[in-house]
Amino acid sequence: MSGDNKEFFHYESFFDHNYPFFSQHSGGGSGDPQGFEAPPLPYGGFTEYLQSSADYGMLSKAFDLSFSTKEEAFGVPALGKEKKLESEDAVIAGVSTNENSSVMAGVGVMSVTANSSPSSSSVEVAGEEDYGACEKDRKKNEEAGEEENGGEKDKNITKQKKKGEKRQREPRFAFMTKSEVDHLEDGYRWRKYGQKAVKNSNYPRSYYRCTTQKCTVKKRVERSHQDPSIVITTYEGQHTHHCPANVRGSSHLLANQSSAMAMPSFRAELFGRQLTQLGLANPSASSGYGNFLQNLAAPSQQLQIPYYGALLQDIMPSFVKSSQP
DNA sequence: CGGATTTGACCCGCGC
DNA sequence: GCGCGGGTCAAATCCG
Repeated sequence: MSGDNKEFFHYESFFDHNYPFFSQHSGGGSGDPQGFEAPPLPYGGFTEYLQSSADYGMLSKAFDLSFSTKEEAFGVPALGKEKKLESEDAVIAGVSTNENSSVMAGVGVMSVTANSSPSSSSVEVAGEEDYGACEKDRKKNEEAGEEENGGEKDKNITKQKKKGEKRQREPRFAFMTKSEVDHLEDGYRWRKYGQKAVKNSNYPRSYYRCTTQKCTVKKRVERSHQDPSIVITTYEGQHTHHCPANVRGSSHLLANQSSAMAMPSFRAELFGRQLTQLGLANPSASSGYGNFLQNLAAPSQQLQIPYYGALLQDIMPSFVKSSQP
C-alpha cells in the first residue's frame, strides 16, 4: 500500500454506519427529526480536518496520550515503534456532520485492562493519573470522616483496594464538536462539580458528573484553544442506567431546540458507550490495537446496522472476533 | 426550599 | 524537595 497505509482507516464509511444507526433511533423514538440521513461530508475526512500537529496535540491532550501526529495517533506502525498504547487499547476516529454542517470529529481510546506492569507506557501513566484522582478524593473523605465509625467498613475496603493495587482506569471517549454551546445536550443529566483554567488556553475546562446515583460517569468539557468554535468533550466511564431522556419524555428537547447541537454529541456518546461496553464485556476478545483498526478499516459492506442499543460487536462482528490469521 | 452552580482550597503526581 | 498543573471537594451562592 506504500504511502497509503495512512488511509487504512476508513473513518467516513465507519461513521456512515452510524448514520442509519442513529436515524433509526431518533426516528423510532418520538417524532424526532428523521431527516438525518448521512449528509455528504464537507471534509474529506479526519485527515483534512485535523491538519496541523497542534490539532493532534489537542486531541492527545484530551486523551492524556502523547501522540502528536496522525501516524502516531492512528497508525499501527507508530504503535510498533513507540508502543504508545497497550495491546488492549483501541483507538477509533471519525468525522461526521449533521444537517447544519456542524462537524464532529472524534477519537476514542478504549482500554480494557491496566494491571500490567506500568512500564513506560504513556497510556498506562494516563490511566493511573485518572484513577489517582479518584483515589485521592476517596482518601480525603476517609480521613475527613475517620472518626465516625458509621461507614467505616466501606471506606476501609476502598482504602484496601486503593493500597493494594491500582485501579483499572475507566474507558474514555473523547470527541470534538463544532458548537456554540459548551455543554452539549446528550440526554443524560449532569452536575457540574468543578471548573479549572486550562494552561495555554483562554477557555476553562468544566467537570461534570452524571447525576444518577451509583453512576460514576464523568465528563470533561473544554473549548479548543486552537479553534474556539470547537468543543472537546471527554466521557469517562460507562453509564449504569438508561438515558434519562428516554423516560423523561424530554426527547422533544432533542427534537426541537438544539437538535443541531445535540445530534453529534448524542451519537458520539452512543458510540462511546458501545465501545466501552464492548471493552468491558470482552476483555480478551479484542486481540489488539492493530486488529481492532484493521477490522474497523475492513471494507465491511456486509455489516448490518442493528437496532438502537446494540453493542458495537453487533455492528461489527469481526471486531470482537479473534483475529484471523 | 431544594437542587444546581460557583469558586477557592486542597490533594496528588510529576518534572525539574 | 519544590513548584506546577490537573482533578476534586465543599461551603457559599444562585435560581426556579
